Amino acid sequence: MTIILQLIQALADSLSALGLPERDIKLSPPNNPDFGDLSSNLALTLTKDVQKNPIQIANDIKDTLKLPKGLIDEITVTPPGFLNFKIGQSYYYQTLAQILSDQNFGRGITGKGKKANVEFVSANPTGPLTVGHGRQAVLGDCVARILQWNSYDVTKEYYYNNAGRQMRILGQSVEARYFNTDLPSDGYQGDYIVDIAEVIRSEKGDNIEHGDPIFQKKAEEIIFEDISKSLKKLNIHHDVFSNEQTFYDDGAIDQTISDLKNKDLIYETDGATWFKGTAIGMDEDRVLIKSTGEPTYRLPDIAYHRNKLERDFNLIIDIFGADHMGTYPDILAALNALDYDTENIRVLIHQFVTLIKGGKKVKMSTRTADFITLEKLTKEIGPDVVRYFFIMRGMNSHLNFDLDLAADQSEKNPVYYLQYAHARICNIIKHGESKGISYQSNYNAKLLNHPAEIRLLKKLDQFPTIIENSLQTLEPQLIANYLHDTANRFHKFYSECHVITEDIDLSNARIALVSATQTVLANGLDLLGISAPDKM
RNA sequence: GCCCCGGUAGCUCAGCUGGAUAGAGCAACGGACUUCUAAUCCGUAGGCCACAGGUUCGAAUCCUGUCCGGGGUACCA
Repeated sequence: MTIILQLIQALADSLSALGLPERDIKLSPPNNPDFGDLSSNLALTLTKDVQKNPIQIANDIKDTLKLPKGLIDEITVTPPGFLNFKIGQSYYYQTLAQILSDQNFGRGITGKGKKANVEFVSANPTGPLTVGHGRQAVLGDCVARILQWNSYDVTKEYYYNNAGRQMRILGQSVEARYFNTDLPSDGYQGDYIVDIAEVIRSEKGDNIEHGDPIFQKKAEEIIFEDISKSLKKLNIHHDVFSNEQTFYDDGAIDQTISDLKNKDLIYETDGATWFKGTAIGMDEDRVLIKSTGEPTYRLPDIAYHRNKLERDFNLIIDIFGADHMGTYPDILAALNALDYDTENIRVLIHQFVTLIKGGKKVKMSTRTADFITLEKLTKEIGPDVVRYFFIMRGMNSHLNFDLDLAADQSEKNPVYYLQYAHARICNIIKHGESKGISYQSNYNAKLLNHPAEIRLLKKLDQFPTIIENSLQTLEPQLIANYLHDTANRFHKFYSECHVITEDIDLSNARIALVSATQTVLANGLDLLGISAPDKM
C-alpha cells in the first residue's frame, strides 16, 4: 500500500472516530515545501457541515490520527485549516532501494492480459506526411508506449480510405502527368506525382491505356512507402494497416447498411441514403450513400469500427485531428444503434499545428503541394527534437510551430536538457569505475542528507504516480514535464554535490542515487520514444 | 447562427478533477568551470492568468455572458 493510501485510510478512520461525515479525501504535495510533503484540505471541506472553525477540526483530526510508526515525521495544521504531513526520509530511502532493484520501476500492470488498439496517423496516401501530421504520429506512438508500459498488448493501427474520391483524383493526377495532359480540377499538383508517373513509365513503358487502374494502385504503393519511411525515421511503426477497400470486398459495407435498415435507421431522399441520426438523439441526419451511389466516408468508418470492436480489444483508441471533432459522435451513435458497447472506445482529439515561417502563417495543403514534409523536418532537427517538440504540449492546445525558430533552437532544444542529465550520469558512473567506485547494494542511504539529494529522491518517488496519471489521461506531456523536473533536480544536485570523492561511503551512497536517477530518466525517455545517450 | 478547442511573462507554452507566494524554456541583463561534461548552475528583470459577472472559507482552475483566434457544422476526408 502506498503512503498516500495509508494516510487516506488513517484520515478516514479519524473521521469516523470523531463522528464526522465521510469525505472523498485528497492528498497532494503543496507548492510550498515549507508545508511538508503532502497536504489535505479535509478540514476545510467539513466547516460547513460541522459548523466549526476549520483549524479546530484539523487539530481534532490530527489528535485522533493513528499512523504506523516511522511513516510520518511531523503533522502540522496551518491556516486556513490545512493538514500537512512531513514524510520521514526513510520512506524515500526505501523508494531508492526499490528503483535499484527493479530496472522496470514505474511499470504498471493495469493492462495485464488486456488488448488495446491505437489507431493513429491514418492519413490517406495522397502525398507525403507533413509537419501537421507529425503531431498525431508522435502523440499516437507515445500513447501506445504508455499502454505498453502498463502491460497492455498493443496493436498500432493505420487506417486509410483508398476507395473514395480523393484516391481516384490521385490516380487521375498521375495519369495526367503520364500522358502530359492537364491535371483534373482538384488534382494533386506536387512534383512527386510527376515522379510516380515516371516510375510507371520506366517499369511499364509508354503503352498504358487511359483509365488503367495501375495509376492509382502504383501511386498508393509508392506514397505509402514514402509515408512508412518518414514514420520509421521518427521511430514509429504500425503493426496493422487497414483500408476501406477491404470492407467493400468482404461485404461489411453492405452488411452495415442492411443492419441499420433493420433498425429502421435508414431512409432515402433525393436519391441519397440517409442515416436517421435524429431518431437516436443526434442533431442531424447524415448522408451515408450519395446520390451518385458512392458512400461518404462515414459508412466505411462505421464498418471499420465494427470490425475493430469484433476483434475483441479491451480498449480502442482513436486519435483524430480537430477536423474530425464533429464526425466521431455519428460513428459511435451508429455503433450503439447496432447494439455495440462503445464504452471501450476512447477518442483523443488533438488541435492543429499552425506553421509559422518568416513570421507568417503557412497554410498547408497536400493538393496544392503547399507543405513542408515531416521527413525534411526530421532530417533538419533530428527525431528526438521533433518528438519532444510535439509531445511537450497538451493535445488540446493549438500549437504554433515556428520553423525558423525550430531550426534555430534545435541547438538549445529543451530535449537536450533531459538527455544531458542522462549523459552526465553515465559519465559519472564511468568516472567512478575508473576510481574503483561502482554501485554496491550495501550502500548507506542515510548519508543522503543534502537538501538537493532529498529533493531529487522525492522527485524519483513520484514517477509511478506520473505514469498512472498519464495512463488515465493518455496525455504524454505529463511525462515530458515530469522528466524536465527530474532533470532539473538532478542538475542542481550535480552542481551542489560531488559524487565521486575521497569519502568512499558517501560516494557509494551517491552512486546509488545517481544510478536510480538514470533508471528513471531512461524509462521516461523510452516512454516518449526519445533516446537516452551515454554521452553528448 | 449552433457545436468543440484555446486566450497565462516580449515569444512558445506548463499549471486547469478548486487551495496557501502563478511556473519553465527562449529572448534581455549580471554572476559561477585548476573539480564527475558550462548542452549546466546561481541571480536580476518581466503578470489586472482576454474581459465582466457568479458559485465558494478560497477561482488561472468551476458556471454564465462578451470579445479575439483555430476547427467543425457538405451528397469533401
